[in-house]
Amino acid sequence: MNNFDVAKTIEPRWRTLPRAFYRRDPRVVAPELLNKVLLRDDGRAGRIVEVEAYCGLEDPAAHSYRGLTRRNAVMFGPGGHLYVYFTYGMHWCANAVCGDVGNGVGVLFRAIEPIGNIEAMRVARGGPTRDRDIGSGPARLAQALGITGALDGADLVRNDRGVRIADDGTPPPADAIAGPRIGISKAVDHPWRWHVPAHGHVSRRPSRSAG
DNA sequence: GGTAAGATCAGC
DNA sequence: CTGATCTTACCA
Repeated sequence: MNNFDVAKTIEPRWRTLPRAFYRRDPRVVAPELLNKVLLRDDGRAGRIVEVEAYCGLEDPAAHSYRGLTRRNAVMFGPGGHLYVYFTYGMHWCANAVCGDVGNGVGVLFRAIEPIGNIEAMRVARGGPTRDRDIGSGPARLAQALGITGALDGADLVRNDRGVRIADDGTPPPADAIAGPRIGISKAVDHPWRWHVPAHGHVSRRPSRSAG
């Protein structure tokens, strides 16, 4: 059985996360998203192994910090939708919007472990790539899953655009690692990044202090 | 209208 | 470590 078959066979049993899951503080939702499955309707699927919380008006590193704009509008909507943004002139990245209308909070997907239709993801990534390079980074996983601005605002609960998040029965790790977020220049000290311990598919190894 | 920075990645 | 590449947001 190849990976595509795995997704086709098991997917129907997976339970799509309900709206209530998202309507909470992103610092609560983020660690609970670990080991959940982010998937497309073509069978492409990845287990979420690394996430970061962004906390709206109280978080200088969040896109929503300075209030509603055209780009971050989806973040200020109700939880359970996908917020997709374009950055560095070439990369798409995706978040699960959390909280309630007006909060502007969400969780950035930083790494997935490919588990379904892996060959389609490899192709989407542009050629021969090691499995660990398919989804180990926010822009990499978005490219692997075919997530672009066309999916900004997609409803992860209703699955209105072929993207959703499901629970396949794997619980979140009891010993998730928390630490500072990556690639930001403000609010760098908040430990709002979580990942599955000792997992080969996280975007970076935990940084050792220089000293 | 001009510009600096950006929730990144691939290749040296 | 650095270049790529362009949108966004902010200032004037």
